[in-house]
Formats: sequence, structure tokens, C-alpha cells
Amino acid sequence: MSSRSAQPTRRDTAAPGSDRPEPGAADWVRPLVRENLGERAYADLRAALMRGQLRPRERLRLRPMSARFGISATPMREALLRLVSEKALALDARGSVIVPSLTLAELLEIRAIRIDLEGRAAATAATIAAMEEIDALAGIHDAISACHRTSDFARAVNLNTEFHLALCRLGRLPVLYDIVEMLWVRCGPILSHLYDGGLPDWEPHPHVRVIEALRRRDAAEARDAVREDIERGGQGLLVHVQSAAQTA
Amino acid sequence: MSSRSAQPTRRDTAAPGSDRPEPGAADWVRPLVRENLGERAYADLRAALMRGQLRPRERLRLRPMSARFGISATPMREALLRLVSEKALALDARGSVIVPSLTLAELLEIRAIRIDLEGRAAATAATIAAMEEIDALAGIHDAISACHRTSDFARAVNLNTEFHLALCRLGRLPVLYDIVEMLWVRCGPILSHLYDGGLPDWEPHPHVRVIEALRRRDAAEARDAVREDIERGGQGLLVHVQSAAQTA
DNA sequence: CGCTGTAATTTGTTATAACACTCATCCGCC
DNA sequence: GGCGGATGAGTGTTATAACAAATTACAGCG
Repeated sequence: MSSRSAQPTRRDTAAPGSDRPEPGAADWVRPLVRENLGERAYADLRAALMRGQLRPRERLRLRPMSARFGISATPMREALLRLVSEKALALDARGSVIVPSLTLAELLEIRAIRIDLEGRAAATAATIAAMEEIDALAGIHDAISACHRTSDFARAVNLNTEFHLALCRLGRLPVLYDIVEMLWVRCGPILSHLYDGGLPDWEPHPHVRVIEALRRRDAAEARDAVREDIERGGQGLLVHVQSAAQTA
Repeated sequence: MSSRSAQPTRRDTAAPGSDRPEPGAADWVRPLVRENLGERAYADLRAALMRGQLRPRERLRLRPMSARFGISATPMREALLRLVSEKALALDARGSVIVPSLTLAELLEIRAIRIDLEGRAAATAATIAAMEEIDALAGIHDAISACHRTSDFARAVNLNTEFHLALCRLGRLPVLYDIVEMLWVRCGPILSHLYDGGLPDWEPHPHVRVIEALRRRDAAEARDAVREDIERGGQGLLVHVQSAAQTA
């Protein structure tokens, strides 16, 4: 036989999951979640995608990738195909996995869907969010403002993503949250161009409008502030995709 | 060597896709889409799920399934994990793939999201749909009515699904459509209980309201008719999930 | 310098075997 | 009869090898 050890050890690890606490169960017992090699590669790649560390049109060949991850082709392929399945990655004509470049139509659609879903999450959050949760959200926006002052735009982009996702989490709508996160992953590769149109100088910043609406428990106002943020804040992405369209 | 032929033949097949026709390209050249074994198993399983042919809590063991499909474990696992990834299937504590049973909270969330997204698709469709497309949609609803008269509820359920998906296609919003389809797949296993609350006797049926709104190009009315259909038409599913909750 | 045909490498795909683990069965023992 | 431990079949997981097709490298020739 030529094969060496096939499987190191099976590791089950605690989930950060927020499922029902089951009255009567000790609160330190968390539901176990299987942490496969494929699962880990998937999570790592997805995070890299969302943080804009992969560039559009970049090619992710199977065996080189599995070598970089130190795993075999089988779980690597599983991770890549999962991301293809949720359209965070794509297949080219040869069947190779590539980082997709958003079309203008797709970006416009994603914006519209985000207005619906993030707006709904914000409205729900306004009715149920605890004050310390709102404070944490405000903390994220303060960090964004600080980045603006120091021109640290790369960090501002990631914090902006985190602001929107944290806001959605406050709505406690897990199905909706997964969809919104999926949309953000798809935008990841072009998110670095968020400030291409220059740094906007609104007064007040829509994020502040959102936070104040949450504090006042004003659902309609929270939803509208999110809409304004998405419509006007995403202008940099729009101009980038439009100019990239003629280049390609 | 113990292995026989590893790969039958690579088959590329024409996609039913509706992508841009590329002015200048002959219309009989369609973009090729790779039809893997895993891809086919994925599509078959997904269709079965959406048509309610798999029951909640049912267990899909890897090797028996691959035997039924006549393929090996690798592409079968790929298909199953893709469905798990989009939460159309789930993993139990052992890592086995099972058909998930929707919680009440999840169902309510899905309804809310569908109101947003299908409502948006209907509103867009009202502005761009061609008359013959609307006629085709009306044809689907006529078939549903016929099923009601003959008490063929199983067929009515599938036609109702097709009505909603066809309506979404009229909006020509591919990103939105994929999300909506994903939500319908998740509801598939309990969809057979759509008429558990009895056959509703609205006058007019919300579907008819949608169709007339499309004909009049009334976007707001189309959206509201979809909302009414989802809110009141899904009552059967709600009572089923609520009663199933105490059983489990 | 450019073109062309062939060999070698590399790609995605699939089947298979080996591993760690779980669970049911069953046999012997008290 | 009831209980505990062996044992076997079956589970998901992973590495590997073999295959077809595509791509690249390169030699030879014009």
C-alpha cells in the first residue's frame, strides 16, 4: 500500500452559534459543530473574499490551492465548489474557479435587495435591540470616523462591512442575515473601491441617523436611514463598476 | 492496478441559461455549462426537495445515496454538501445529511423576506413584462383553479410554486430570483401541507389581483397583491409548523 | 523571426481505499 | 433474565491515483 495516514484526528469544536438555549441545559454546553478541513478552507476563503483580499478575475487552481492550505484536493474542491454554489466564486469556461467581477446590473440588484433586507433588519432591531448593543454599533461607527480622519480607507472599508453586518445581527433574523452576508461576500472583491468617488461629507452621516433611530426605537426612520446609506454611500462602487465595464 | 476506468466521458451540454445573447453571435451557440456528476445529482436532489418528495427528518446517508445515483461517493458528497451549504439540507450531530424541519421562526422570517423580494420582483415585472408572458402566468393560475375543482392538491402545490417563480422571472432580477428559489427549496419539505387549513375561498384570488395589476402596469398594486397572497395563502403552512412543533 | 506539430505538464473530475468513529448485534457471564 | 464487552457492519472524512482534456513548452522547419 502506498497511502500513509489518511486522517489526522476528528476535531469537534464549539460553535459560536446562537441557537435556542434549551431551558434546563447548562449554558456552557454548546451544540457541537464539525470542523472539517473543507469547512475551514471554506471559512478562510470566504473571509478573505469578504475582506477584499482576492482580486476579480484571479484564478484559484485546485491543486496549488490545496498545497497552500496543506490539505488534499478533495476537501479543497469541496470548499471552492461551495463558494461557487453561492456565487461568491465562479467557474470559467475551462471549469477553473475564478473570482467573479460584478456586472453593473448585478450590483444594482444587490443594492436594491440590501435596501429591502437590511432595512427590515434595522426596523426590527429598532424594536428589540438592547442599549449596550446599540452602543457597540456606535463604537464601530466611531472607529470608521477615526479611519476617515487618518485616511486609513482599507480599514474603514472593513469596518463599514462590520457595521452593516452587526446591525443586521441586532435584528435577530438568521435567515435574512445569511442572505445579507452572502451579498456582502459577493461584493467583497470590489469593496476596496468604496471610496473611489472620494470621501463623502454628509452631515449627519447616515450611520448616525441609524444609531439615533435605534435609540429612539423608531423603526421607520431606521429603515429609511439604511436606505439612504446604501443608495448614496455605494456611489463609489457604482462608478468603479461602470468604468471597469468599458475596460473589460 | 485495481481501478477500472475512472471517468466515462466529459460531457458539456447547452445551458438553458438566459444570459446576454451577445450581438453578432449565432443564436444557436449557447454558453457551455459543465454537467458534472455532482452537478446532476445536485440538480436532481434539489428538484426533488422543491417538489416535496423528501420528508423532514429523513436521513440521506452518503454511500446508499451514491449507489442509488450510480455514482461514487465523491460527487455525491459534493452534491449533498452544496445543499447543506444553502441550508436546503442539514447535518445532524453525527455529520449525516438530513432533511431539515423548519421552525416557526424560520418560516415567519422566510415569509417576510418573500414579501420583500417577490413583491419587488412583481413590481418590476409590472413595468416590463410582455403581454404574452402575463398570459402564460395567467395560464398557470388557471391550472391551479382546475386542480382546486378536481381536488388535485398535490399538483396545485407544485403549480403554485411555479406561479411564484415564474412571476419572479418576469422581473428579470437574477440575483433576487436565486434567493427566492433558495427560500422555496427550504420550504419544499413542508409544502405539501399548504392546504392543511382547508381550501381558501377568496374572491378574487390574490393571483388574479397580481395578474390584473401586471396587465394594468400597476407596480404598487402588484406588490401588495403578492403580499396578501403570501400572508394569507401561507396560513396552512403556519398551522402545520405550529402543530408539528409540539409533536417534536 | 514566425509558424507548426508534438511531447510534457497541468488542469478538473472521479473512483477507490484507508482511516476514525458510531452503533447495533450478539455472545458469554453473573 | 439482565448486563457488559467484543465484534462487525456502517458512517463521514480524507488522501491518492488514474483518467480526459486543455494548456504549455519546445523542437524543427520555413
